[in-house]
Amino acid sequence: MTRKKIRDIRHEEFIVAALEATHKRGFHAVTMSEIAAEIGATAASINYYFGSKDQLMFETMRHLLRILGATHKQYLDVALDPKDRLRAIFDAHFDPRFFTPQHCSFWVQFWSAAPYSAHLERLHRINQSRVKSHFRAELAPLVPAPFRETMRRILQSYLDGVWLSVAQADRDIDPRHARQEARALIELVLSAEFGSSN
Amino acid sequence: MTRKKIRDIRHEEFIVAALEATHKRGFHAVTMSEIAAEIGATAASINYYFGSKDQLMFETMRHLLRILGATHKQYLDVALDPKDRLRAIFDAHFDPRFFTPQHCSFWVQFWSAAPYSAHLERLHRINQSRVKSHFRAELAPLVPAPFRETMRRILQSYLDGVWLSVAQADRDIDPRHARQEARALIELVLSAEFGSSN
DNA sequence: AATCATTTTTTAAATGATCATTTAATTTTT
DNA sequence: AAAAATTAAATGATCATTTAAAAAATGATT
Repeated sequence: MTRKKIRDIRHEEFIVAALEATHKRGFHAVTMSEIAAEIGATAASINYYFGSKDQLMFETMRHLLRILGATHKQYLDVALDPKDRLRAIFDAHFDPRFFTPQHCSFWVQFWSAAPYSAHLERLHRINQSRVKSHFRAELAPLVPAPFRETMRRILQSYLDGVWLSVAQADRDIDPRHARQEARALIELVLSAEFGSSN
Repeated sequence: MTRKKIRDIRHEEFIVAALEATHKRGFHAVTMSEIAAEIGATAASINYYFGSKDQLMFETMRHLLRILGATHKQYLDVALDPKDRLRAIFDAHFDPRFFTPQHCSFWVQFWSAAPYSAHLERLHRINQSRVKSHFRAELAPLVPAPFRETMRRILQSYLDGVWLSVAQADRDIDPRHARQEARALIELVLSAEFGSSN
């Protein structure tokens, strides 16, 4: 029934291995052998399945983007009102699956490597504009147009900044706490008096 | 009078060259030759003056930390009240000298490389706790203790997130605009009703 | 000013290490 | 037996760093 082809199994295994090895050694420093060793394989087999190291890193990043998008959808599906929908963006980013030093550090290294690789940059742009347009859509019913972009940038920069700090943490960080703080910021943003400019 | 020793001149030149070449090619990808070529010199001379590539990168980062600290002090000196002092942190980080893709991308790459180098990590920790304690000190007269750490983390994450976005911008970004938005966020944070929990 | 020895600065070329990738052969699965 | 998966070893390229020599600056002595 659910018989998976070896090809698919290896794909998954190597992506997990890439995440783990990259977190240990760093995006650029990590070698093919180190990644392969994570699952008791050989550098050559990575090329057999992925063609190159760059391609493996690319696929790994794409995998993270996919599950982030899927997680976001799950939270959106149970959102009851506009505020819930706005929270869903943070809830997805702060899901226990992502909110680990391992994932966040891969993400930060991706951010820093993206400008120097056409492939990675494309992925990055796609994700950035996806998140941007979600923020815009969810803020639309909550914040008057003249203030919306400022509030969006505040929220989005905050979001990135939190991941950055998790990437540099040595200990695991509590996702619930991160969500609480995100909610505090959302309340702040929505309670702003938009009547007069500051 | 102001006769500088060649050693000091080269130090400065190579640090500027490292910033420029790193921005062009990336922290890890950039080679000694590329850095040296920025000022028409040779890779070997970098080792003559700095000892190694790592050391050059370290010194370059230390240089950025120094001028950031000095700039912050300048703004503090003209601050009139607690709110001004809080703004000074953002004004320093958003000073035209730092608020360029070139500088911010070097920072982001430093952030992402720090966990994998004992030297860089030490620098990074020193700076992080410097900024953290400044935020704490400036928030003390403005925000009641129970909310202070949350507000600090919000502001600090925002700060990092903004630099991250500048690092990825292709065009230059207006520092005045960044300061305006930072002020909007500060107003938001200070206008929060701390009487009851949200 | 001019010479020359000494020190400082710079470089070209050599060295050596590290890796991603390729190849050709072997093992495992179908 | 054929195809797929895996590997050990070879290849080739890239670099940081070292070395030894050359070039430039310095400064003391005529």
